[in-house]
Amino acid sequence: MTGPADLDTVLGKAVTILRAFRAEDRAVSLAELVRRTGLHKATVHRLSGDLVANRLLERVDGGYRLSGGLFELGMLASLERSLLEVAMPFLQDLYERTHETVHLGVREGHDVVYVAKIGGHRQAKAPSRTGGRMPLHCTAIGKALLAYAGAGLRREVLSGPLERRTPHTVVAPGILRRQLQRVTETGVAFEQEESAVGLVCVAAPVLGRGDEPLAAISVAGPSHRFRPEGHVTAVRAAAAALGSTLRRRDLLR
Amino acid sequence: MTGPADLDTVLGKAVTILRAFRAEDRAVSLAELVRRTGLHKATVHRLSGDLVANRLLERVDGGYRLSGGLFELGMLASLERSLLEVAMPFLQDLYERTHETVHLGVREGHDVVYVAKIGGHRQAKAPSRTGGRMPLHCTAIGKALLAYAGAGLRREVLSGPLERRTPHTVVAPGILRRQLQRVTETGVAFEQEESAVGLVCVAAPVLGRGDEPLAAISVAGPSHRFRPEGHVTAVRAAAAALGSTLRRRDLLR
DNA sequence: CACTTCGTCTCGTTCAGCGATACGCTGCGG
DNA sequence: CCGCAGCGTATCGCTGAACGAGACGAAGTG
Repeated sequence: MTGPADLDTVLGKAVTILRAFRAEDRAVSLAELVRRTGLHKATVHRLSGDLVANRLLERVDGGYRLSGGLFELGMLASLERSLLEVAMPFLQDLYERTHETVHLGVREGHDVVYVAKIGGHRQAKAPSRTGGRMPLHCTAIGKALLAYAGAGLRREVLSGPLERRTPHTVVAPGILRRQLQRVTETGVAFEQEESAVGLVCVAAPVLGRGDEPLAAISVAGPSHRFRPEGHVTAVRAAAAALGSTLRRRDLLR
Repeated sequence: MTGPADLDTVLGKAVTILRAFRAEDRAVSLAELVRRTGLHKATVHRLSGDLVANRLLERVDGGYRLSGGLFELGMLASLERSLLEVAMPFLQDLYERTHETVHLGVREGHDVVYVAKIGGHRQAKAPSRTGGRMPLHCTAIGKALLAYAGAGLRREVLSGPLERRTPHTVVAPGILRRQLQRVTETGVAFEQEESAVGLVCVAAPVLGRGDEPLAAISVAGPSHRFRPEGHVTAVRAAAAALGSTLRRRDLLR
């Protein structure tokens, strides 16, 4: 549920066009953009031209695609960037200890946004992407963030509809609440194929000075061989170390 | 030298405002944005409001900062994303073998744009940033890209002014040309404190099907202890492995 | 207190953006 | 071979969104 941009302004329409792109597509045709955005054909045509001129979009054979200029801009976003810079060494350590897919995520609304994802050749094929979103309630990172967040947010999420992603997604508020309770007791959150079939995960929150966790770190692997319990200590240690570093450097939300 | 956006359109001005942000600043005030962009105060004020409404900008105490929404958009940029996804395991391997800062970069104009930078706790403090730019002629990655690029580009760069970044930057076209020649013979490029004092580096090109290299990989470290010659084999192997994977999957420019 | 700097807001003008419409091209089915 | 549909592109008046000069209060500074 990404907020609806203001369609009465040029800027809003431009952003709408940009957001119409999805991770899976290489190039999107004009007609397809018209379909996805609901904007007038002539408008999309003209604005796309402007976006190309401003290096946010590129022309390719099949239509348009988001350009490297946008990538450059995005990597300037301050919070994500500073978090990533500080966190990277800790994520590397964690990867070396586990050799499984390591995630760093922050909360945005009722979603987790992945700020980093690192993995090796034998990594589980997870739906997560750096810069991608997943609902809080069905991921280990999300649960870690939720468990340590304010009661208000927790109530919001628990009372809202809990989208089912797989047969294992926890959609019963009561069960989820108990799981979250357990997270605060143990300091780690688990996910058992709740966001994607075949994927299990363990996460720990990165706590700052404020009430809300700054981020969360997770280790994920394929369910057929990966035992998340085995990595509890490593994840917790990584998150704690990152947290104390962030607190020392005073990088608050 | 980032291309000048069209200032006669709303979109151009908006992008100009976004590009006015630099990596080092947490928050930028309205007045500062006015100074940097040269736009009218009222215009910046209004457009900033629109940008906030569209989640590309955030209000913070000290003014504005680029928001997480922009980060999300940027990570959708197709070329960078697909390259990153395929490359990550190889970069991880390289990091584990060297435990030094590993870069992945692509060419854009006469610059290299870093698509990834991974490093541990003892990493050299380099000016490079994921999403950041450096001139081709003063970095190992840049030289690797340049040496294997078309003769036209090489001539362009060699004939243009070679910006001096440190006392060690190679600014003589003749010397640089000979270095590039050597790169094609050995398959690796070196940098000896040419982009930043205290930083040395070795890089290898990632070759695709086409004429131009798709990217380049480098390992960097602090000059006082890091011997780039010791990592020639590792870098070359990583770049070759990534190249053949990309060729197999047919991810062209 | 005088002066500057900053953020915000107003307002009349005007031109950039709007969308209906048209056109040429391509591919496809009849 | 023709007809049609879908696509990208171009045209063109109309209109309201964006423009920038300027006013204003708040806060800081000497």
